[in-house]
Amino acid sequence: MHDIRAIRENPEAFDAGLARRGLAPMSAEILALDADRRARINAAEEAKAEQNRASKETGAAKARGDEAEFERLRALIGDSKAQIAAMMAEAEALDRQLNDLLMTIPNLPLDSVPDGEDETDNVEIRRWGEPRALDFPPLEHFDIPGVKPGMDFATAAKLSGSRFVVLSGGVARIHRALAQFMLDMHIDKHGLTETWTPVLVLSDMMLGTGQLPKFGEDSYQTREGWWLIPTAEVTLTNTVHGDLVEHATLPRRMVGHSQCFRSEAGSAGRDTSGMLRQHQFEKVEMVSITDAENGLAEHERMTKCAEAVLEALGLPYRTVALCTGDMGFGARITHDLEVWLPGQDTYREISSVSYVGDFQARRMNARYRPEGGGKPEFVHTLNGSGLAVGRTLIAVLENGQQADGSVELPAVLHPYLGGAIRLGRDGSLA
RNA sequence: GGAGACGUGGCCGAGUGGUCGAAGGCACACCCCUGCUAAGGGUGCAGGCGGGAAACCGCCUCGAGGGUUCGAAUCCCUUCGUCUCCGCCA
Repeated sequence: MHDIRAIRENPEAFDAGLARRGLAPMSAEILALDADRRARINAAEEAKAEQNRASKETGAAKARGDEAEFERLRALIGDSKAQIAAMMAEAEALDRQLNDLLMTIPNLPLDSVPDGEDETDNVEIRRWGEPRALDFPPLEHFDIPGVKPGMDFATAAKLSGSRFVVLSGGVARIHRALAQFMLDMHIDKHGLTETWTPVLVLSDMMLGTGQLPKFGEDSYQTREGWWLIPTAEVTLTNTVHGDLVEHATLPRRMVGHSQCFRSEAGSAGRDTSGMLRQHQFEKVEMVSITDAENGLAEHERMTKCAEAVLEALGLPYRTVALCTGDMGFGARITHDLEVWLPGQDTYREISSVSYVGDFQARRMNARYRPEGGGKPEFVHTLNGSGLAVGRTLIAVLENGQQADGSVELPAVLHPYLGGAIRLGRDGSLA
């Protein structure tokens, strides 16, 4: 959420930021609403202050036994009560209206973010690794002979419909190994704190991280009102929801492995083959809570943490700076990692690392007391995949595929696979 | 699921109708003393919103929502959460 004071102080900058996102100016509408709101608050509060004074006098009259004066004041207050209540209600309604409007406006990009309309305007920052030269036509993951026995979309469709998968045997174990490997790496080498969270959350949490109120149709909600998290960003970030934390506890660096649930509304027909885009998938997610000063540096650090996983697995990738038109709702700057998928002969997103600034913190009311005391300030939040497990599985399978239909597996995974080094053509680990 | 207790400031914890936004302690900030792996003394210190150049003033907030009352942290109702006991259960 945006700071109304910042908009008031510099409406041009606000509108310019929106324009970079391809949005029409909004400051005039916002400031008009804000002015109206403040006028009403003022009027209501003055009336209320008057009533409070009268009430005190009433008490004083009662105390000294002046019944006539007591009754006179009592009647006076009684008369104005409904009117003041109405004024307060009006002021509150406008306050809510402004708040509701602000909740729907996306974060503004940093100056360093490249301008652009869609993913074609994203800017490659760096590239790591060389796609392996193959002397056979590479297959997509679901067509690799060694993968087929352990990746069953038909059975999943029977169980749950489209965009689900049943993994079994060697493939299932590689999938699990990947999640464990990523967690261990972030915990042991990157110093993140392992954090396990619920996958069902209250609406307030979805509002806090920005999935609501605008993107409710992208997620699932239970009859009881809980939401299934589309990413552990929601739970990890909201761990500080409503809190005033000690500055000494920052930065808080968390990593969690969770199921993620997405309705994929609006992506009908896209990536329908294979397990690239599922309603349910696993992700190892990183979240950092920092102070205002260290947020941007943390973004670099987090990006490197994600890159380190791909490098350890020997998967070629490129790091891309998302342009203004391709960034998510809450981000001020986002770096995507795209992994090489030989079966698709292209790089595909496998991680997205975003610096959110205080945008989510305002929604969550999450603050810290600055060093040396003083007024609380909003924390800054960051989130990044480290990595999407299902997509990493795809990448490992496609990049490791051999001419004979087996798959060579990255050395760092061997200890997690009981020493196995390949997925055989028959789908078993060996 | 049944019964009971509780939910107060960054934290702990008093407070049962007005002078309470709230004692005391801890933490924190500044100052003094002292001197070294520590202590003592003093002062300050809830948050949000609105007004004001500022000093400062006002409004709201004692889990949340509603009610009673001239007046509610305090009484009533609803609701959420936590804890304890019982039941059940991975």
